[in-house]
Amino acid sequence: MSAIADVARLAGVSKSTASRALTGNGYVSVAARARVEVAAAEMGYVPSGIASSLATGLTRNVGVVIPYLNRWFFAEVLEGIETALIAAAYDLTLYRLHHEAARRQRIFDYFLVRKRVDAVIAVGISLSPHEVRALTALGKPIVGIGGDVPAISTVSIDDVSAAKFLTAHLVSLGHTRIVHLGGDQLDQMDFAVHAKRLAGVRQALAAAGLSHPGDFREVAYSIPGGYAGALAVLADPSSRPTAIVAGCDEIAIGVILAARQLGIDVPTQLSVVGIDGHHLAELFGLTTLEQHPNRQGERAVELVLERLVPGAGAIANEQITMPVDFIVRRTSTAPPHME
Amino acid sequence: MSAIADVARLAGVSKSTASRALTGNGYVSVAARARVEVAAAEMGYVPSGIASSLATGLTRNVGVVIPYLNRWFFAEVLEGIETALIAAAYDLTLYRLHHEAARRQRIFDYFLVRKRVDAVIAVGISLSPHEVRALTALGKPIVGIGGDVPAISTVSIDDVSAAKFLTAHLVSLGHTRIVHLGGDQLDQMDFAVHAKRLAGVRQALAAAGLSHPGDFREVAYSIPGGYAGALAVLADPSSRPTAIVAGCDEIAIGVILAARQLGIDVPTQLSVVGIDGHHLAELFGLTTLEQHPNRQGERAVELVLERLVPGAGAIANEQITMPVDFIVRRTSTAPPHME
DNA sequence: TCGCAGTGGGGAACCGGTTCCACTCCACAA
DNA sequence: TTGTGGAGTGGAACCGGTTCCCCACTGCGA
Repeated sequence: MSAIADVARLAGVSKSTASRALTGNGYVSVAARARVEVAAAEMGYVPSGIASSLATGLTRNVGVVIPYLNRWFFAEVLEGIETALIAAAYDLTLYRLHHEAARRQRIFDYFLVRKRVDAVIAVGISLSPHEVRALTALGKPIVGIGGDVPAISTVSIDDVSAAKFLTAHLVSLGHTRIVHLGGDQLDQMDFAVHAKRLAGVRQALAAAGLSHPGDFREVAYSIPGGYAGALAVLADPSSRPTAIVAGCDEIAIGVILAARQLGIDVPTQLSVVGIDGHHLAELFGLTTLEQHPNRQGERAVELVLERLVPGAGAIANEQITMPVDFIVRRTSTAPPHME
Repeated sequence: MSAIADVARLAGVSKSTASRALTGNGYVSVAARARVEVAAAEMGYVPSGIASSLATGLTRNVGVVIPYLNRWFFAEVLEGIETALIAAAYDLTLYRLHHEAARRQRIFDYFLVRKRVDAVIAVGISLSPHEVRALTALGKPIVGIGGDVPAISTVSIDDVSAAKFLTAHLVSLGHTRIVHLGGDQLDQMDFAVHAKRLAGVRQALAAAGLSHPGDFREVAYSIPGGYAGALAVLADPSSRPTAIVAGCDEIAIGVILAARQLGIDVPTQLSVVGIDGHHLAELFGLTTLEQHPNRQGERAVELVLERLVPGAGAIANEQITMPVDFIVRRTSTAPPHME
């Protein structure tokens, strides 16, 4: 209700001086500033963000486009983004991207364009060239998380290397029959992460001369997905692998549960490694590569904010690769002796 | 860049007519409307939500205050809220409430008040009277999810009845030594949900004449929490309960894992029931009470939107109790015969 | 023929801030 | 003494829509 004009009147100054006193821009005498501050406090004055946005063209609001809220990686990333934005006094407007093309289109054409956000962070989404153009045409910073796209700035881990490293770890332990349980190769979410991880596994296998058919099985990216996939892969004792590289920790946990179910001991009869650093990894003693999604979210916010500081013209796009931590626990060891 | 004034010029009408044509308010001839629409399409005109908000006083934006993003219940609720808001063409601004008092205060005093939102949905938060006053003073609808607070509208399940029902289920199967593994009784998050569930368990035990010391153990609200708690509770075979009522499905799953670890068969030696309807419940064959958090989120949005329609003056607060579904799976059965 | 209601549309005020511009002091240097 | 420049301030324009108010025109009933 009470506008800055009321504050100005109470303080006995003009609107302009009141604004300058409260924002800190421009010259104001200490006396005038004090009077304005007292008046504002007295009236419980709260500036209208909307009006301020209209006048300055800055919304102090960042749009986050994300496909899932209830998956570990995405929830962690979102938490990191939120923490970093709040610390910088920015709001976060959430847009969940649906698979359905029409609703997806709507997010881009309707919501994001309406000048309600200063920048956009896209999490785990392969943006189409059309979508990238639509966003860059707005002149707003846009940062992707989960993969690298040349046209925009991105934050991600090196998925190929990660999978390669884990596979090499198993190879170095002596495993020769290694199977990868990973996600849908055609999934357009996720910057083709699934395909990259498979490629990493295959590179490591090829380097060790261990390439073989049946080195990959597609499963749902979840504990039940890993469970179901492992039941199938481990069913036949004669052809059973001695180690499994899971596409993510949840798949790995599903594998461990399935192995228990089948009476296969982990790790003496089966080694399992994952990628993520999921909260449950420790409980299951899972060897994994931690990727700290919340740090990725925070880093993405840094990139955005750098590009939002007034003076700094256009900053070139950056493709940032985040470090990972290899945590060896109890699920990976040497394979059993040949029977 | 292109404002409505440009559209009006191109269409050869005044700003007012262009606005009327595009918003549908007021009289516009079909010819004028058509010309405006063509001009807008041609210029790729997108209205500035900010300017529109300033003029109308409506932001088409709802603030959601939530303490966790990476917990199942909260992620599900958020997904339901998001879906319902997008469908109604509303934006969703996310505020994560930190435990830390200062940051919590900041959310309320700084972010929520700045006229950026039309309404607030608070998920799993016991609002202090001061906070409720601060919000209602804004004259904005405010709806809580996860508990009932007389001063505001709320959506929740009946936690006391839920816990009572599950306990009675175990009693009816013949169990006499039942233990509840639940959350921190003093947790101010969550509308004292933990305390309500314990109360429900105790009511059922008392009704069956089965009250006994050691009927409750506090654990972290997670799979590792349930695991650790169960290891302790199940350690001594002589005093071991025959059934456990878990405060949530994740605790229940932790209990199942701990039982397996200890060589205790579920359900022949130990029955376990949960509350939630977690994604993993099916994989573990868990008997549970599904509470459909996404529906709670959607319902909360309905309450908010009802209170936001222009004509409808003040609508009285409502305390809505959502139905739950009892799903009997494989983890609950009769207790073993006395040895 | 006059009056009135209903359409249609333009001008201007308005939402609540920010900022440009012009102007006044006043100190200090030339 | 005049000039210069920076501090400090108020008035007014502006951001980009929406909406109030008023006027014009048409058609219809009295």
